[in-house]
Formats: sequence, C-alpha cells, structure tokens
Amino acid sequence: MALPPGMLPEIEPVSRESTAAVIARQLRDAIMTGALPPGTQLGETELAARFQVSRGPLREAMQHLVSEGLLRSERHRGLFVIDLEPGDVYDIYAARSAIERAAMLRALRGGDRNRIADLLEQTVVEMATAAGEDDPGALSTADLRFHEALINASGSKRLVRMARTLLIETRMCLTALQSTYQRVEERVEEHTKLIQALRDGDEETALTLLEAHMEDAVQRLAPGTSLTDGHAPPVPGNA
Amino acid sequence: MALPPGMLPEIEPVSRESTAAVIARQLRDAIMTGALPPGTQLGETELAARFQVSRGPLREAMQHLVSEGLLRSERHRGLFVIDLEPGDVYDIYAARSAIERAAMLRALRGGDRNRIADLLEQTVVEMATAAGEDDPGALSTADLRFHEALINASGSKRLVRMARTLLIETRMCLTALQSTYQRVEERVEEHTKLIQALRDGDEETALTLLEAHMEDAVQRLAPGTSLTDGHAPPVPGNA
DNA sequence: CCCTCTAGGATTGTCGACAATTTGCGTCCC
DNA sequence: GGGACGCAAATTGTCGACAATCCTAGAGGG
Repeated sequence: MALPPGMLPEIEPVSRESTAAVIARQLRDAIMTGALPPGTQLGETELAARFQVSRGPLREAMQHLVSEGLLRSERHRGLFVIDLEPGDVYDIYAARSAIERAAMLRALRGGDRNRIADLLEQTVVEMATAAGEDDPGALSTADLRFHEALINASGSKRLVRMARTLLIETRMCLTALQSTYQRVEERVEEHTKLIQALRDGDEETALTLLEAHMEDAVQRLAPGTSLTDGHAPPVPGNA
Repeated sequence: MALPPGMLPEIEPVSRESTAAVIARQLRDAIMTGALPPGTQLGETELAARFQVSRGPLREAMQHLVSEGLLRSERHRGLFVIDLEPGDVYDIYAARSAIERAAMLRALRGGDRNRIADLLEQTVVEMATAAGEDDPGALSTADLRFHEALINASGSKRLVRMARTLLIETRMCLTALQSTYQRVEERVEEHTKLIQALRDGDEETALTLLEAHMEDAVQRLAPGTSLTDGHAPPVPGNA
C-alpha cells in the first residue's frame, strides 16, 4: 500500500510458475525445435533425474503435453513424441485456417486495426532480421510469432488457447521440413501484404490472402493435397 | 487368429481406460449438467475419498480438466469450476462459429454429404423426441450431439479436439440459462434447414444458416452482444 | 473501535516406495 | 529349425506420508 507506484516494477512471487509448468514449457520447446525428434520415447525416471524433480510433477507436465496433443501416451508402454504424417499437416493447416480466419475477422471488426497492424509489423521486422542473418530457426520462430500475435489481437481467450497447440505443431512441421522453404523475400512479402489489408480494413483481401497463405504452406509441406478442394488427406488416421 | 470373426465382438482389455480418464469424464459430466455449479471448490482430499482412489490419479484428472479450461487452478488455493460471464458466452460462440464453419465446409466439400446428413438427422430425431417428452436436459444434449456429429463428420482430428471443450462449455451455458429457450419447434427447424442445405451442397445457405444459428444463440444467452459486429464483449477478461 | 500481528487449521505441492502390467529374451517341446 | 511357453527386467500406475504455502480467526496494542 505504502509502496510508491512505479518502483519495484516486477517483484512477482519468487516462483510464480508451478514446477510442472516449467518442465512442460522446456519439453515443449525441445519438441518444437526438434531437439526431441518425433517418435522419441520419454522415460519418466530418466527425465525426472534430468530435471532433478520427483516423478509426480514430471508426470503432470507430461500429461499436460499429452492433452495438448504433443505427446502420445500408450498405457504401460511409455510416452512418445508424436510424429506428424502428411495427413496431419493437412489437418493442422485446415484447423489453423479456421482459427486465424476468425481471429482476422475479429481484428478487422474489433477496432484498433492500426495498433494491431503495428504489433504485427514488429514481428515482420524480426522475420526480416532473421532472414538477413540466414537463421532459418529464428525465421520460423518470427513467422509463428506473427500468427500468434494475430490471434492474441483477436482478444479471444479460446481462440488463443486452441491456437497454442496448432502453432507448436506448425513449428514441428517447419523444423522437420526445413528444406522446402520458399524464397524468404516472398515469405516476408506475404505477411506484409496481410498487414496492409488489415490496416485498410479490406476484409475480402485480408481473408483471401490468409487463405492463400495457408494453402501455400500446405502445398509446400504436403504436396498434392489442398485445403480448398474436398479431397481427403492422404493419410486419414482421423477419428 | 483362430477366432472366427464375428464372434466375441468386443473383448477389449478389461480396463482400457485409465483411472484418471474415468474420473475426468465423470467430473466433466457433473460440470456439464450443472451437478457441480460454477464456482464450486473441488477439494482433492474430499474427491479422492469419494472416488476411492489416491490423490495421484485424481490430480491428473484435475489437471486435465484445467488444461481443457473447465477448471481454474489457483496455486495453493484450490481448484474451482469456472464460472461463465457474458463475455465468455460471446467468446464460446465466436470460437464455435469458427470451428463449425470449417467443419461444415469440409463436410460440404468432402463428399458423402448424404451419409453425413443422415447421421445428423438421427440427432434431430433425438431432439424431437426429447422435445415431445418435455425434457430440456435431453433436448440440450441432443442439440449438442448434432454439432458434435457435424464436427466429427469433418474428419479433422484437431477440429474435434478443439470443439470438445467448447461443446462442454456450451452445455454449461444452456444449463445455466435454461429459462431463455426459444420455441422448441424453431430450434428443431433450424437444424433441419441446416441439414437440407448440406444435402443440397448449397454452401452459401449452409454457412449463412450456421452463422445465424450461432448469432441467435448469443442473442438469447447474452443479449446486447453480437458475433458479427466488432463490439467488444461486455466483460473482457481476455488475454 | 480499528488495525496489526500471530497462531492454527486446511489445502496443495512434493517425494519415495510398492504394485500392476507389458515387452523381450531364453528355454523347452514338437 | 520353428513355434509356443514362461520368466525376468523395465516401465508405468498407484499409494501414503511429509513439507510448503495460504486463508482465517483470535488476541493484543494503538
């Protein structure tokens, strides 16, 4: 109460994050960046030793990742990093298309278009920087941050929550198929045009560009399939 | 191998479901139907005693529900059933609109429209039956099953996964605000028209009807807000 | 009378050990 | 030599107890 505002800016409790959350985040990053390749088995005992914690918190972290869809659990067998098949690539981008379309619509109609556009432009700068340094990992990260920012800008708790896993899976795709990149200028250009359409409030163009952006990615990552036509993905495996 | 096919139709392992999953499902149902009203605190010790299990599996179930967004966890305080504010109603239906639009598109373009329409019609029959018996709970359940079936028909793992929580939250809304129901005939009619548009392959009509369906629900559950215009939800609380 | 500090109770967070189940390999029989 | 059986190792699933943390109620002082 007596503390003058402005001083001691950030003195959150020493451990504001639960142990399981910390572990989950670390594993998420490791999976996302490819440090833990798809199909890897994660032994509880081994990981518990590595993280210097008991199996309790570690189990919670694992279960969290399972429910997020990053790990697949086989009863009494173990936990494995999911491996993405071509059908999953299709599925991921179809779902992302749905989510980001909605987010874009809310950004377009929700006001503050310019503020949102500024935020997005920041991530494009990051992309350009990463491109200049020829750092594919940072480029992908910045790319994802663009889309994350777009979805955050929608202001929808649930869109944000649903997109989190999708973006991680997208990162896995990009990591796994780094070779199939398009020209970096083109990649930056697409996002820039998207921002411009948003700034102009041009719904038609923005949505079309977004759809094309997704379609392009699918074509690049899983050639032969398409989001727009109704052809079933090559590897069904769906429920 | 020597077993003649057709006999012993379903002899899956005695316990094919993990303990935590069973508990999670029971709690989910309880929350969905309103047996556990929003805001209720769930004590681990108490629940562990009720379910006759240790706190370990129970904790896992709880954490699962937390990550699904049905429970909110306050560190060192306890777990509480989320309470839905008007802003959440808006958010839920905005997200559902995005998901179901995508599902409808895939159902429209993915072929087998008639088979899908037949499946959906089945749930409408359930709705009519529940309406005839004047059972609001069963009516809501059938309503949700319609939308669940639509999303399942999309064949997208991720759309299904993302929709699960949304449908549960929808059920919570319907349970909490049973008084604001529209005429049951109208409610059945809306779904029937949706099926017809799907059967005809009329994308324009199907998507428009779906959007209107969502808009109607929002108007009924959270008067004064709208999905289509960009007005911020009355209670932000978003990240 | 109100504010502050302290002690108590209760709840979650964490840990180590035991039990159940599955998989792989070695052995035995055909 | 091939196949089935059984044992053993490793892994997950479960449990009870201890430690850390937080709210609440009460006493004490201003």
